[in-house]
Amino acid sequence: MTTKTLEELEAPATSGTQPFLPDYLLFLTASVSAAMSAEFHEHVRTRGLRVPEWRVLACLHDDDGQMITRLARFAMIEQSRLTRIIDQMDERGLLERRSDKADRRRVRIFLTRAGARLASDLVSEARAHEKRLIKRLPDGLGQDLKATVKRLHGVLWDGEQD
Amino acid sequence: MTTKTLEELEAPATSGTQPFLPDYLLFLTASVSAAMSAEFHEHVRTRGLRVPEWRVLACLHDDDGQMITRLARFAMIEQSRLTRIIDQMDERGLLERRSDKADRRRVRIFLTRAGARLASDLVSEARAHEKRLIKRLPDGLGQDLKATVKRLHGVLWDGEQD
DNA sequence: TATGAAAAGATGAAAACTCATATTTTTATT
DNA sequence: AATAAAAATATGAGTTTTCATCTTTTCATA
Repeated sequence: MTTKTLEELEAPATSGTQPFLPDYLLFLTASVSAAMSAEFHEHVRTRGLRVPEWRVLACLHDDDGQMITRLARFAMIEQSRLTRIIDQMDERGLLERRSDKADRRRVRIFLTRAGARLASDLVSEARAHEKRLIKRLPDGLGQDLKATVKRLHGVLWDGEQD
Repeated sequence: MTTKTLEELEAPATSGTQPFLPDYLLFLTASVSAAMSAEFHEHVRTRGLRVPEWRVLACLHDDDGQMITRLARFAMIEQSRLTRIIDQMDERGLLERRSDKADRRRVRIFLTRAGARLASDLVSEARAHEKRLIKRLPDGLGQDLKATVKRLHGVLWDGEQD
């Protein structure tokens, strides 16, 4: 630890111009995303899952039997990490691997009965939480945001395969 | 690796109801945030920084001399992790610690000259990138999103201290 | 003014993550 | 058909990240 103890009232080394972050789209979006998610992510941990595991369950809930690569893209998890997360969820009996007979490179992931139940529960809870969250926000802010990100998600995922 | 090779055309274990994720606010927001940021984050790595380090630089660019706790909240980095990231950035000569004379528990972080230069460069590049990004999107989608997340950021950060 | 609670940072140890690369299988080319 | 290139997944090893906890300092209050 090399902490200087100087006083040195220097000229405010800070941006003499306009602050950057309060007007920077990517920061605002990431920050809002994190802030909105914090509460439910906490709940997810309560349920004994980490966030990426919850994402995997949610993806499979919508579309069981996806291949790992696609799951990784959708759940925003790097492939080799997802492989290991799936190992663990497999050991826990939440899902299972089945190789794809049409293309034997592929491994398709299926929820077990227990995994499907947990996924359904959490999805219900997430829906309920979203309602509450939006209700807490002023005006139609929640709806506005949802409409906008829905359009954007469509746009940004165009040209994406499978 | 225990990959079953069964066929078993079971009933689609998948949600017989409506898909969840394409209508889930938190997922859509996180996904859009990640997709929009991917490109610039790649650039940041090109510049030899990891994303959290870039966030720290940007925060300090706007407000030099912040304490670690506040920096952590703003940059969305867990405190003990930030402590170590700051260790590294200190070693690299990008910033330095100075203890706060008024409250000696606090450590305030200041950009060095080199750090300030790098921060300024990246902020310029980020501004330019944002312009290009928004231009690429249909209509006023970018502006819409920005207006909305700006409001939300204000709302969600109310009651936040310092 | 003691004393206990709270706040700010730092740190050890375990778990998680990343990066590059290996393996297997499929696709495209000659 | 042989061969090279690409795609899907797995894995080793090194680095990060996390979680709980420790220390130091300040604050509240009896």
